[in-house]
Amino acid sequence: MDWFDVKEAARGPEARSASRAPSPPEARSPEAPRLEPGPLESNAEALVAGLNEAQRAAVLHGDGPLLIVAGPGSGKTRVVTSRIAHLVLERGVTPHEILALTFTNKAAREMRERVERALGSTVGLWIGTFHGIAARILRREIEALGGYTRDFTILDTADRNALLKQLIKDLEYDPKRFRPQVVGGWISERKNRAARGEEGVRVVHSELGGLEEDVFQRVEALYAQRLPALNAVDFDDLLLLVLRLFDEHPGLRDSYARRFRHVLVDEYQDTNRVQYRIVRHLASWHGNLSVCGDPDQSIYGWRGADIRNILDFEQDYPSAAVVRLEQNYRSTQYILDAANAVIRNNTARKHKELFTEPGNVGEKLIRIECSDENDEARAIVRQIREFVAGGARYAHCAVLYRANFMQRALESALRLDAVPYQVVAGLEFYQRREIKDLVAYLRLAVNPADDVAFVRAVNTPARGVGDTTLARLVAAATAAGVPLTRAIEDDAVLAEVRGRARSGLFAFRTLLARLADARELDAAVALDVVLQEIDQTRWYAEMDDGEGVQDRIANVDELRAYAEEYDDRQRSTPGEATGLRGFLQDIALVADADGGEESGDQVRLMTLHAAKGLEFPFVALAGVEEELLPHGRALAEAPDQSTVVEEERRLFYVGLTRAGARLVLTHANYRGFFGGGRPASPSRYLEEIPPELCAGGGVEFGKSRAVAFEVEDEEAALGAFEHTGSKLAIGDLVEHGHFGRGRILQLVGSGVNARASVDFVGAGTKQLLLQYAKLVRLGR
DNA sequence: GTTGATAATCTTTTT
DNA sequence: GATTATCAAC
Repeated sequence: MDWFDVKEAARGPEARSASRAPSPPEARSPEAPRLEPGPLESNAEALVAGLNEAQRAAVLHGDGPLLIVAGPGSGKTRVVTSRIAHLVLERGVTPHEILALTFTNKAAREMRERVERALGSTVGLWIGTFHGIAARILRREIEALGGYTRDFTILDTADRNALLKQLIKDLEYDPKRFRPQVVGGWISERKNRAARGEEGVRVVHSELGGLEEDVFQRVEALYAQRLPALNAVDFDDLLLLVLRLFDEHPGLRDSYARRFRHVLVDEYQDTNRVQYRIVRHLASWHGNLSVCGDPDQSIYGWRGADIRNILDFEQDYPSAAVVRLEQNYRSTQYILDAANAVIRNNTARKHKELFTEPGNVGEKLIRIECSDENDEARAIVRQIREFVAGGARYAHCAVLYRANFMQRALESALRLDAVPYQVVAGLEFYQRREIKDLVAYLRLAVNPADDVAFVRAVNTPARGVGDTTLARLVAAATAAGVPLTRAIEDDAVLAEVRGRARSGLFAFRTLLARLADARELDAAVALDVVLQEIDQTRWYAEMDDGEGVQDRIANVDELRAYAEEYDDRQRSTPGEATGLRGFLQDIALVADADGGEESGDQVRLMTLHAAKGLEFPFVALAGVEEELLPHGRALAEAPDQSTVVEEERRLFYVGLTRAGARLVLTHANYRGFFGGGRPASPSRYLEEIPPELCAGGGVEFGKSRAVAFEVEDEEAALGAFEHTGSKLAIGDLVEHGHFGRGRILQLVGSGVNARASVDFVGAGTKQLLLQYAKLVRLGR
């Protein structure tokens, strides 16, 4: 079977899609839709060239359990795609008998696109994220569990935290002390542990020293009781309820296990115990379970991912075929050497050594030391320009960072230099206020029990319903045991309210009644109803934060466009008309609305976590510093340091291996936050990269300024001592008679030449001769 | 009682 | 910097 030209695989997507493949053998199943094969995007034969005949057959179209352990850049997603195509075209498997599970929507989309290119269609195939597929299953079956209807709301993390905060207050605890986020994380972990059969295990959160466990448990109990009352599920429940469904209803379980003759799981190293058990159920009939993953890229331990799932696969499925794909088709040897050198320091792993084509040596890594985050951003922009000047496009470049707050400095430097960029899954679209407001109305239309949405919508735009009125409503609703939407239908309840609040509630009640008719409408039409019913002028006016409301209006338009697109997709997909409720459940699970769409020639900005599975010829890794990578908070919370140090190392490894040709690593000596900041030092992981792999054998400096960039210049610090009476260090907070307060970025020279560069609040960065500038040290 | 302005607070990663 | 708590003014 060689439908594909080996050499094409190496040439890039444009070249590949230009070719046409000869016809494959006729599909055997009578149910199989007639599929016109398109060119597979990449040559699966080439990717599995190192395998023997039996392994190759197992990977491409074999039955039974299969484990593919594949390093970064091995083309494993392409192999999985090829497998789907081979199953359909060669084994006569009908598309609707295949279930492919991924972790991110982006991965699912990519897989769908690739399969579409290979088969000409994805009709009938179930390709989606674990959570998306779980929502789909629950939409059909949740009523079997009792207490829920298919109109259930999916609470995202922000909603969950809002609810938890309310519950914490109801129990008369201080939400500042028991932060909803922390409590939520604790509950999440408990749920996950319960699925591992570890109910009795105490989860101790280091932030509180485990002293208030009973408080956590009380909130947890109340929360567990509230969710079904709201007809709502959180992200954990989505999976847990599917598991419960399969556990408690074997007949139903079997119907799914028989329906899917082949189950494929990508990024298996990131599965948690609940997902593990769901997959086991699904594979219980045919045992045709193919998983692929890379233990070295397991970066979701903090969210319950259990690396044992992949490490123990062969014990769980003793007849499993195991295939390793170690050749890397992405990166040059220097990059791979660096990645290998870093990951080698992890103990909890299976040995794996990446290799590339002989002769693909490439160029050395570029390591840049910068003074602060702005200097770092400028250095990265310079590197990008240089790379692009060499003939590459902006879209070939990515800037990766550990935490979202680092995005800002990078963005402003890119903007200043007019470099086009796109933030991938930054501030989530559906988290924006105007979107959440509109979605709250839609949620109420579908699920009147959704009190979280009610609270959000009732006074947006302002209807004169404040905290007191709301508290009264909640009390009445709780007493009657009904949702808030029912409580305001009761005239006796409204009789207690006077004035503006009263008329506001009446107006809201009428609005809800009209909205109730929208629940069976298409998403876009329902959205129009909401937009008609609310006082848009007022609503926009309230959100006007000086910048104008153009962005917000644009976002609303975008939501509407997305709703329309969803409706279109529904119409063209026979079988499951899900309408508005499907739309709402869908968007709760999608973080990046406009995301993914390769929108032109732009540099991509994203977190390291978001970068997994992607590749770019040019990658800049910002903030390779202690406290950031490994992250200080992760270390602080860890019951076991080495677990975190290793997981963060894997994160670094993921970052390194995204790069194809040029890899830039930067770190700053001072990292500013809002208002504050702190001195920073290079990451311990940076020292694990042999210096000879870096250009110039080591460090390059961020600024082209003539000033030397000694770190913590001892002499200069002494010089400063002479002039200020106290020893200064980089990062110190100082006061200047003229410029006010600032922070020391650099100390250079000694004696009368001792100079400091100080970043003043308001006045910017100044170079000062210490002899004259009478700096007063205020502290760090 | 509600609203709008000012002050405090917190910045890990995500389905 | 943006969200959220607090408080004076309607």
